[in-house]
Amino acid sequence: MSFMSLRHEGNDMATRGLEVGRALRDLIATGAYAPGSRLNENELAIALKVSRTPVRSALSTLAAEGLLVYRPNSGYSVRPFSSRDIEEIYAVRAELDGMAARLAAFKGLSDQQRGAHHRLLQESGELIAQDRWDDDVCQRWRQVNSAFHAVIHEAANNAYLVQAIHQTDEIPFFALIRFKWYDKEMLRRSHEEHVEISDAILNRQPSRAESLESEHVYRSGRRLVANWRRIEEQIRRGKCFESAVLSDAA
Amino acid sequence: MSFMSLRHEGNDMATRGLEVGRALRDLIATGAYAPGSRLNENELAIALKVSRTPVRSALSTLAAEGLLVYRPNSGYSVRPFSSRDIEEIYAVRAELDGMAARLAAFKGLSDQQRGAHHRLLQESGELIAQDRWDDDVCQRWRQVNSAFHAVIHEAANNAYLVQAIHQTDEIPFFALIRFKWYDKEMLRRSHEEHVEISDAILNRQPSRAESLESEHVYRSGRRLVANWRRIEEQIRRGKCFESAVLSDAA
DNA sequence: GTTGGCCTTATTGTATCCATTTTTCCACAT
DNA sequence: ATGTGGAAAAATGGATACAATAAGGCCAAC
Repeated sequence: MSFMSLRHEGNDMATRGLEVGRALRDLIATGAYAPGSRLNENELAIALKVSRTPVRSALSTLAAEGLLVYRPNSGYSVRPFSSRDIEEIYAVRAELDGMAARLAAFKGLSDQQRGAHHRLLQESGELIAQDRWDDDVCQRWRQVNSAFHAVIHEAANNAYLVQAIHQTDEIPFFALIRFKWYDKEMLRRSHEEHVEISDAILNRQPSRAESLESEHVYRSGRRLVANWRRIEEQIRRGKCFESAVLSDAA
Repeated sequence: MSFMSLRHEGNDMATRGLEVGRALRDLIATGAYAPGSRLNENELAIALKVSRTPVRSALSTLAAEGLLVYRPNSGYSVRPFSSRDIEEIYAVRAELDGMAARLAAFKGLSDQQRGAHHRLLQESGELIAQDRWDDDVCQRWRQVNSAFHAVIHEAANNAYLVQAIHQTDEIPFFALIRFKWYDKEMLRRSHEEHVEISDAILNRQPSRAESLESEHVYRSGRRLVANWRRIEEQIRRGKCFESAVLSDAA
């Protein structure tokens, strides 16, 4: 039987369910499925070389996380989102990240966190200093940016705050991944804001850290919303989702 | 075949999965399973008169929501939580509810919302005015309290804010449900705080509404944490979870 | 008497099967 | 030509069968 051989083909992992979940999340995040499109369980099962059971399990998890929407007897589809969604998300994020910065400044950073903090700030500075501006640099910047904020979240030392932040992180990431680059000016300002935030946290100024971080997130949100509105406009003019995104990003 | 008869026994609902999810949530919320206890899929399937498939689906959803924890090859168990968890949750809630109150005061209430607002405040006042203090009154107060805050959340008009609040609402509810009563003084103060908050929102004072609401939630959290610490202390002295809770609540 | 290892048992994880529902598409009538 | 009805196809929802892993108990050896 062919299906037996599949199970022993690549690995000997105990449970493939989690693996499938990650794979699905990647598929969606990287844009293999456009927002609103329906996910065929059979198709996914075949693509991932497992049966429908673990696929369905993963789908229900992703739906609970808000990445997918579920309609009884109609299955799962990628959650569509509008610039309105992004606006609302960033309003919440500004509050939550502000809180994280406040707590981080109040509680102080561990030596390890301070080390990571400095390293990331320096790398970020190097990235915007150089003239190259290709996909690699762009992706690297995204990583550094995420890591910078992650240190603050961690330093806030509140698991539920982190959870709430992660919850609201999926969709913006989802939207950002479709832009191939950022403009340099935007990143330079972002870096400067990071430096200021860092200063406030390291000098233990909670309320200054909070307002700076909050403003920083809010501004990022404004930029993303503006870009996304342009994409929506193109879609309204008849372009399909993918081509609208690509033409704006390329 | 007996299993066939079961499926046609009670209802003709299209999908039982959602139904099962709600039933499970109720079972956990009402304390049929203590925190930390493992959930046997077979047992649940038999109790709910369905096969393991919808049960597993519901379990994975509840796990994604944070009500259960999942360990590969060990299944699902009710998420244990400590007074530390409650502290962290209420810190986040103070921020989120404060934000909701700020937005509600900024955007203003619709006529319908204003009506519900007044009605709930009045009912809350009547509840604390009377001398009866049994389970019914207590449960009614919980409902009124929830509804009062729900109006504010709704008025904030931000779906992701509401989502984040709901996320952090499960565990406190979970903890509160185990107390059979509140002391009267605590509720009287709570009601007075509600009146003040209401005043700030209706008079369109965003920052006052925010700080009042934030303080209100923070105080509620302190009270719940204090009570929960007493329960933890009893458990540490050897009592099992249930008896510790009951002795404190009765 | 205690401890370590093995074997049985119970429970989870995955695959497949069947019923029900939705969707699609084509024929037919207006 | 277009809209509607209905039948066929496909996809989801749920049940069961089987495999794999973990848990617990029992026996033996020290």
